[in-house]
Amino acid sequence: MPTIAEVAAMAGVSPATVSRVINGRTSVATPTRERVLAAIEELDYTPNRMARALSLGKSAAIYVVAPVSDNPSVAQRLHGLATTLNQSAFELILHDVETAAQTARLLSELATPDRIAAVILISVRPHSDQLAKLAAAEVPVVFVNANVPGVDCVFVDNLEGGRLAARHLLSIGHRKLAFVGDTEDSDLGFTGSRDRRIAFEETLNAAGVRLPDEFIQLGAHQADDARQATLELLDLNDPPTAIFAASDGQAIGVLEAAYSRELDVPGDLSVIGFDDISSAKGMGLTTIRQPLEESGTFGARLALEAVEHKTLGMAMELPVELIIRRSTAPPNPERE
Amino acid sequence: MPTIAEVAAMAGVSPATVSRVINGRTSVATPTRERVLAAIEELDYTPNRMARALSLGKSAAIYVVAPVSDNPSVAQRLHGLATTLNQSAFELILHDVETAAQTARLLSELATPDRIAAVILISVRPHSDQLAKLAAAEVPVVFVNANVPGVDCVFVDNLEGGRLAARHLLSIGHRKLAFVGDTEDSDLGFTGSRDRRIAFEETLNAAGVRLPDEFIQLGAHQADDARQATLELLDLNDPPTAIFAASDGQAIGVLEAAYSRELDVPGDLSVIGFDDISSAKGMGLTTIRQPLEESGTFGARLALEAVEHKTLGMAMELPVELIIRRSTAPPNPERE
DNA sequence: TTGAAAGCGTTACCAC
DNA sequence: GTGGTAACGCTTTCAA
Repeated sequence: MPTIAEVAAMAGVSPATVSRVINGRTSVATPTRERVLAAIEELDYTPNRMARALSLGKSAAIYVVAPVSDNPSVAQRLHGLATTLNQSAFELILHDVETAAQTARLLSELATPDRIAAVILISVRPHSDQLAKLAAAEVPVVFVNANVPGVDCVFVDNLEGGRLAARHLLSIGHRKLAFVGDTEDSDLGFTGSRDRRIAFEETLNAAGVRLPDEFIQLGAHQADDARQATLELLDLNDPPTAIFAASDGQAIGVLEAAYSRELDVPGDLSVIGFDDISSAKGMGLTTIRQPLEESGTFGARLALEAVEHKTLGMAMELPVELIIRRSTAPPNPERE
Repeated sequence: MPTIAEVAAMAGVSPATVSRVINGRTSVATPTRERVLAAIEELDYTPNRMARALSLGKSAAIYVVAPVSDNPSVAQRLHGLATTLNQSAFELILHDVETAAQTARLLSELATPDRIAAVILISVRPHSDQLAKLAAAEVPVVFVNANVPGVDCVFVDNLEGGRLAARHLLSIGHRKLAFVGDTEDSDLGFTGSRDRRIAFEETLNAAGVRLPDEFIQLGAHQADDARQATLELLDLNDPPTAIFAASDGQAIGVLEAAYSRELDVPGDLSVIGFDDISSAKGMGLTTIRQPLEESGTFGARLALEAVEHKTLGMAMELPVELIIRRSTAPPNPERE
């Protein structure tokens, strides 16, 4: 692999000059520049990023922390992120996390700008003391799918999403509604599930409908726990006629459970999810859509902005929208 | 951020000695080692990876190339990969590709061991001249979901998968079967779809069933094109009673199309997919399962092996399995 | 067992 | 405009 010195030798200039034409910082005489460019072309030279980072004291890598498997929606966000970052001069270093503790350990290790330009957290919200460490190191942090005041983030109004779900179900006549979501400690600090439930419940209450404790089922692992939770709901003496799942990943588990009990959806049970992951269409799942891929795109842009222009604290709210498909319908009179 | 020099100063030794204790290469006297360790602890020192890579002439980053959005299955493979790599000393640099041309350009740029330790390609199969370049640079390459002779790879027997699908459909009585898959040029060089179709067709033929040309629909974009393709199939004078989709992502499109025509699945149309992505359960999709997450795990292990022990050319075949759910059933007599 | 010093490929400061 | 050179943080001979 050719180095800057070889290019310099070939062009008959000093390495410093080659560096200048590469980075276009100071002015270089046109004929000189052309000779250098020719040499670069000839040798098929590409600057070594490590050496560059070392010399500059700045990395050109953006660290992305995400629970990749946790939820299909994360992959879509990641796609938006990766597509944008791949077009930039920055590399995307991916770290897949499963627990909040993992995230904590991880963040404390990489909190230095000479190793990493920025960190983007997808659907993860670490405790504020870890954030403080990153802030102290002046590493820009951006959250995708979390609203943290004073920090760059892109998020949706989960409360509004919860309301939309409640109103839809209420409007088609349901009065026995249940919620299946994340446990507070399983969710990597991510508060979306909780917010959705709160707004859901408030909207029900405002309509004079109660959300009894036994109709609130929280679990850690998306589809699997949701299936289990749903089975418990269905086994109640007076089971719900509709279920709001905090994510489409969980809605998948709800559907599985319903089908395993040979229930018809939406005949016997209406199901509404949250996210509108790509497979939601094929499942015919009614859901609250949020722009998934875009959230990644914007997250990447915010990070790039922050790295290049030191702009910080931008908050970006994306819209939520009710998408009605085949999994919700008025309740079966027999089951009311 | 502390450097090796500061640790050395604190421990009252030379940087060389600190380096030795970090890397455990040469012997260091126990008391010395302990002083160094204490200093490292005290200063909360972590070696700078860039500097290390530069000095060593070897990178500790593994490049992963994958069409993240293309297919939900890719995300699951990526998860296995990331989990394994994150536990190793290697960083995972993610590059999301959408076209074969992108992949080609990319690969030619990173073909040097001082910048990247290995490259793992998920569901992508570049032309052999690009591989040659990587091979020449002695960068280990591993394929996940592609079978390339002489190169590390983990794959499944797509032919067997195609056979399983055909036999299942045949065994429950279908005689009018269609195939929805990838176009040859859209598929990033990935030959899975083609292989599945070939074996599917051969198995049908062996049973005396023809797969007419108009029953073979190929498209580029997973669910969207598959939906369109299915609509065309359904509009035929004598439409198929069962569809084999080359991937679950495409099966989602097939289901959508069927529902949009108000057809009952499996009453009016049986659908079988390939992959068993996590949402397949919720969709009740009959499918040919392949170990997705494991493919990533093994891919990562092969890469690590190759980097550390120079072992090359390992081929790893994972099993396929028919998973019967609710989307397939004997054909409706009226439609036969 | 340990230290001094050169070198990895780049950038940036200071002269010319 | 351009070249020389120190510096970035680490590893690794070569001596001691």
